[in-house]
Amino acid sequence: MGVTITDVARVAGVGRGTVSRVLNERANVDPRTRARVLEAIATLDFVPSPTARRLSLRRTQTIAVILPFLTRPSAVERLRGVEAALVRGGYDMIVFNVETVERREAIFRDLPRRERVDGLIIVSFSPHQLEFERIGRIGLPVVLIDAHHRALPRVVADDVLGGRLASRHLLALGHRRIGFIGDIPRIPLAFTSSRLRLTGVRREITAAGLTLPTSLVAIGDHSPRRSTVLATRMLTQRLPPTAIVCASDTQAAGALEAAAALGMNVPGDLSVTGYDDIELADHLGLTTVRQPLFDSGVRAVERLLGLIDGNLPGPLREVQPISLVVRRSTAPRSV
Amino acid sequence: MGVTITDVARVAGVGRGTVSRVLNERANVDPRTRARVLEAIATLDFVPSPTARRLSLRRTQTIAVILPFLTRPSAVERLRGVEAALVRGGYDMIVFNVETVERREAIFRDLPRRERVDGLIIVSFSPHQLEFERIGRIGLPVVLIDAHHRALPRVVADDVLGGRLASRHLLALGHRRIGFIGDIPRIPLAFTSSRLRLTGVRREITAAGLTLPTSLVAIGDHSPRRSTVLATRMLTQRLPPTAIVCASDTQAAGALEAAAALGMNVPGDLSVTGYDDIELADHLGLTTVRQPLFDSGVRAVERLLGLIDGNLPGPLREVQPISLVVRRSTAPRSV
DNA sequence: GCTACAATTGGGACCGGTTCCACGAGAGGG
DNA sequence: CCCTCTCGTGGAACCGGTCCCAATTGTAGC
Repeated sequence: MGVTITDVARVAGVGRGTVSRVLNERANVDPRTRARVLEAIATLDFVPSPTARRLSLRRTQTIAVILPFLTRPSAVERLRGVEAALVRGGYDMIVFNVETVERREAIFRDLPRRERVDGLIIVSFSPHQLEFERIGRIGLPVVLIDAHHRALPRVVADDVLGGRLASRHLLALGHRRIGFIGDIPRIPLAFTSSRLRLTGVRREITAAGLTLPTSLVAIGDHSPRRSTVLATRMLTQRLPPTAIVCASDTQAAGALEAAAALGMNVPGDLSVTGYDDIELADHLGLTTVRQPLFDSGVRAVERLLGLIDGNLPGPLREVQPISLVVRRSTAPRSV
Repeated sequence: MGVTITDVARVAGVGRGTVSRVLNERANVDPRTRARVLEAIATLDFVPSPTARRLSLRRTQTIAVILPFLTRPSAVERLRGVEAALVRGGYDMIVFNVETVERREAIFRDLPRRERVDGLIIVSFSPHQLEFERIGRIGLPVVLIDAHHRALPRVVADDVLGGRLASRHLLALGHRRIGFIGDIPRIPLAFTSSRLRLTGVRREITAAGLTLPTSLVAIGDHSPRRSTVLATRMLTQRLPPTAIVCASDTQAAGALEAAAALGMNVPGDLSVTGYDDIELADHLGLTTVRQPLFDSGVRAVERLLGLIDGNLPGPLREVQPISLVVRRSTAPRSV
């Protein structure tokens, strides 16, 4: 333990600089010298200290991921993608889970000032002006996933389109009263995707010459439990919907639960769509809008590493493809 | 950017050592000197470089978490606990997600590039002898969660007891043919909890003077999808069970799905229990064995930080309490 | 055989902290 | 009044790498 580059240099009978050159695979090293150095490294079982390397290079080989609600399967799936891509790139990942406003503020207060990460990935919430400036001031490369900011590179899907796809499908099946259940954009953690999906639904319904009354729009938090409550309320009102578009698979699961508890048959009496296409959707046979979650993490990392290496950012907004996956939770409106 | 301790020293008109003493709140600093230094720090907006600090102190203020299958809700919940506790302790967390044997090997191979973490938390799989030796050789403090090793500190729950609790409950409800669905301990990633739960079930059933025939034990991977297949097979055989104990809530969800597809009523025709008490269990109304997932992460961190600070490890094996949560997926056997 | 130039190489300076040692000043005791 | 002893302090050495410059060696050209 504690074998340093100096030890290697001594054993190999060369200077420290030469060992460093061998380690970093620089040119201009005599093959025989290189061989001796490599042998010494092997003999001593030498591993370079990343910390010393960092100090010297002023690079940490680490990136930070900030994401809200590690509990959400969709967030976790994105994290998996980030992790997998970072491993390939030789970077470490440190994770910050944000569940409160205080924590969010604390992270942004501390993180940027320290040169402890080379880059930042923010998942599913949009930095506000202050945070943006703070990041900009220290010149920390950032990529957003599933979040928006005019001036920052980001990997997103077209949530408005997603809302349209889901409702178009239901309209095509003959549904005329379509409800929507989404999660509230808690102001301080402003998520936007749910709101955008609602916009898509509304546009599509309007385009079909119909309307989306407020009685058919319910907003709560992300939990299936809350969604069950909202769906139950919506389904027991005077003019209930024959189909419900949900802003996530998790919430769709809650809606299915509500329908079952009310003795309604899905898709006979009620059609339900989700969003994300997480494993649960497959399991529940949920018709849903698929977006590439894992891949969004991979792409974000690729772009971030590019930025770190000083490549041109390219188009700031990278839009990932989405598609409708039809399963057995939707059917033509029963007459 | 780039304000160093030397700048602070210059502005305050003191030596670098003195600044360091102020930063680390050492005694033996004249109050007036301290005030001047603090003022200089504020003026310059100085933040010490963690990297330099690490190199000097030979401490990284970072711990690594290795866990398999970030997709599993129970693993994620544990991770949340770890993250929350580390934040409180002022440590960073780097995450390694293991989904293949190659990755597992790679992680343990690279680990000796030590100095990059001060400690290690391994979740849900037990290090084999080679890994144990490797960790020991570099003197890296380790705590296991939901995993076993004679010589390593660990935070576990009594899985055998958990299996007993679930089956005892079902036996008390009059069930006599009880099945079990668990996930296979894939040899290279040997998870043990599922196997131990099966042991508990078997013991309890045996203690009741009954037997657990092999036709009522099904082992697959962790996915609900696979579990649905297994449950369907089990339920359509000649002598089907009237109750099924599952090794996780996820698998229980799969079993419920199978029952629904077969037109069976839960809990009328079939009782089902899960394990973990994740959010899904609440949502599905699943009777399950609750174990403190979040808290297991918190406790592991507390113990690990203690080890890092050189405290005595105390009893190696810390057992967390578990309890049966009865919901609506279990009922007395219908006659 | 001598010069010019390229290829290698050694080692000092540096990254930004912490620690330890030695030194000076002020206080207390004889 | 002088001698200790303590307290506060400056600064060198160190942590373990990288980088750059200068020196040395080797080689080709004339």
